[in-house]
Amino acid sequence: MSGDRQKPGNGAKKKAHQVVTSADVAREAGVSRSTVSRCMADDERISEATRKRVQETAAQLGYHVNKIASSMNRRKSDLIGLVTSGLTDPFRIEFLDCLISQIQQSGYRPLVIDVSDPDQMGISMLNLLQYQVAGVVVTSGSPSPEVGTHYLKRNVPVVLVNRAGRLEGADVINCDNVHGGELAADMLLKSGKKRLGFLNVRGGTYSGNVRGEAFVSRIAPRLADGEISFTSLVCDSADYDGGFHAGLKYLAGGENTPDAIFCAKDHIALGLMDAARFELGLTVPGDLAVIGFDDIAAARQGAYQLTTVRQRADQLAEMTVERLRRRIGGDDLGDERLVLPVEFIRRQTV
Amino acid sequence: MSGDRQKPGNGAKKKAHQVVTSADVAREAGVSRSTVSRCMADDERISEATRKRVQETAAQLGYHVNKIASSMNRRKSDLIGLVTSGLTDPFRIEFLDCLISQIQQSGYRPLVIDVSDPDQMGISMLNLLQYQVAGVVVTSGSPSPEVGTHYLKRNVPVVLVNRAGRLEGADVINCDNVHGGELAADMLLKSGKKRLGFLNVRGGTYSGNVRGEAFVSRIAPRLADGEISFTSLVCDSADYDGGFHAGLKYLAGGENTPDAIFCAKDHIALGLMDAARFELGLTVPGDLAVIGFDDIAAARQGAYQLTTVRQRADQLAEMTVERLRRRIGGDDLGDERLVLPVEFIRRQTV
DNA sequence: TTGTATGCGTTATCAT
DNA sequence: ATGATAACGCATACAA
Repeated sequence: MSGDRQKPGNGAKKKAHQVVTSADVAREAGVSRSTVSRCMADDERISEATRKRVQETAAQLGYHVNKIASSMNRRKSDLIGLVTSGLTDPFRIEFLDCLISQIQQSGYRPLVIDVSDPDQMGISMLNLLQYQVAGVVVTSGSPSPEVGTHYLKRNVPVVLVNRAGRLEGADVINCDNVHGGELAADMLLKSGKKRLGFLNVRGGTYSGNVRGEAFVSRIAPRLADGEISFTSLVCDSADYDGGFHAGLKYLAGGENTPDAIFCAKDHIALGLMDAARFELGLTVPGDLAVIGFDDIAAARQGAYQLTTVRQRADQLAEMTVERLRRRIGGDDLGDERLVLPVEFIRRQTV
Repeated sequence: MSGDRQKPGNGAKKKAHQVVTSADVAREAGVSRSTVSRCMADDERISEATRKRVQETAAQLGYHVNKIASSMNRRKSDLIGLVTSGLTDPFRIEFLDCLISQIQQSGYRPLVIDVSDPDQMGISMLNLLQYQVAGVVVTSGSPSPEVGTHYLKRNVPVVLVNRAGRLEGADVINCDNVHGGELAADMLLKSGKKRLGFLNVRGGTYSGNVRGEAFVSRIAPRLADGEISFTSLVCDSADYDGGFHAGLKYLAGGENTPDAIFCAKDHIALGLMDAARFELGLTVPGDLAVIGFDDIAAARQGAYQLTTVRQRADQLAEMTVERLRRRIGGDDLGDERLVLPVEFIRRQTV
């Protein structure tokens, strides 16, 4: 009845196996393993009756396809590597949240790799390859170009999100940092503030630098007129504490104290605001106007009501997964740079 | 020279393979695949010279062990399933952050499963089994008992974190919710506030309920004396917005308006505070004392300076991974309930 | 210390 | 529409 030939010579030998395999289902349902495989994959060309019977048998026996064995055979898993560095940056968390559910909904599984040490990034991406990942999303660090060849060789698509990215064969998705910087500039110019500043982490990040440069370019004419002044401000970390300490340092008073600061990202802006209000007794936007970037959840909260440039984490995730899926599906897309629109959100800090 | 027998009859046939396998390394280094396997695994009983030579050859050829094939052989992967629901709860994010790096440092990889629909949890945990995970950490939802048997049958250890959990064979780790609730109660009793409240999400969560019950038990004597009053308050979501709207609802004024509220978690407390201060013009702690639970990063920020009960995400993660590793290693631990100590952090909201 | 032989559970190919 | 068979790449028991 069972068509599969047993291993030669083991006749009735039958170990008390712990785990149910397709062979068990096949035997029980009176079909071949091939048929079981097809039924579990909802293959078109299987008869309705057989499929139903096999699937019922499978359920009864508690059979689940072994993805590892499946991946081995297909030389590709349904894992998607997610390269990130810690879960501390609010916007990245929101993005990852969207990304994870999108990936799941597409039938894939996220395999997270934390690269707190950027230098480690190359190794980590190579590690990912060990798992036969179907694709990789990089949300932190910049992979060395040589890593790219390893991925290209295996046709493993890579998407870089919000970074410079110079990886051949990979998609690079950014929000419109330039336009965002310009929007912030326009707002502050219109506000009547005179001593403008741009606050970013020391050394800068790719996104932050682009935003800052666009901001400066936009205010350049008025700067030349001498109508306003501009200062470049730096903090030691790209987070709340960084912004907080920068606030203490730059807002302590004096002639050139800025009265309007564009922050590279919301999280920094929140720290800055708190230092200004709670430590230095300044009013916002009275004494100090603040503009952020990202529109993270906290920016909307009553305590902050931060005016900011919104980039949509959900759209970013959607585009990421869409590109990935198309490439996994075999679409031969060239290297592309995709830009997502941003939106100015005026609240109460300017 | 090469000891491995080739497939019969394929002689010199050699396809232009894309991917480097142990056979390639073996051929190049003049050893067997077994030796390559042993060298890559740093097997003790391989000669120093051979290992060095093989590893160099491997590096040269760009060979990396195929974890999928390896997992297939060992019938166990080095993946650890992380069951969570979204990345919106700040404390859970901090916990996951610690957990992910701990898992990585232990040589495992986190496979994230998002179960936004709690009913889906059983299916998702079963899915995890398809990947031959070495272990599972559940940070959200409560798995149905029947799922447990599937895991037990395969000797896949499960750790439940901060939940009720009634899964046979699994570890359950909680912070000391009872003591935390008592600490909050003691503080509020000492503060001289008279109209106490406990704010939790409608329906409650396991942790929240325990905290609230401990809180009430502790204030019970004084309640009996009639010295103070107590109200149970509910919000619609266990987050900032939930706390915010609860604030608008319960603090609008009137005879019985609470003057001290213990919140089931920090995130709720933040929303409550903002509603009180920015929407209702109340002072904290003057008009309203607030105590949270968790000590998330935002609680330390200048805007809040929340008095709270701290549970340490890093310790929680450490213990989780340690238990998991021991069970994976074969230690036959019974069902255990582990409790992590909490600490009262007095800041400025009471 | 190293090599040989085998099987892990699945799917793709070819056959019927 | 379904069955037989051959890989997939590795690790391990057993030999030597």
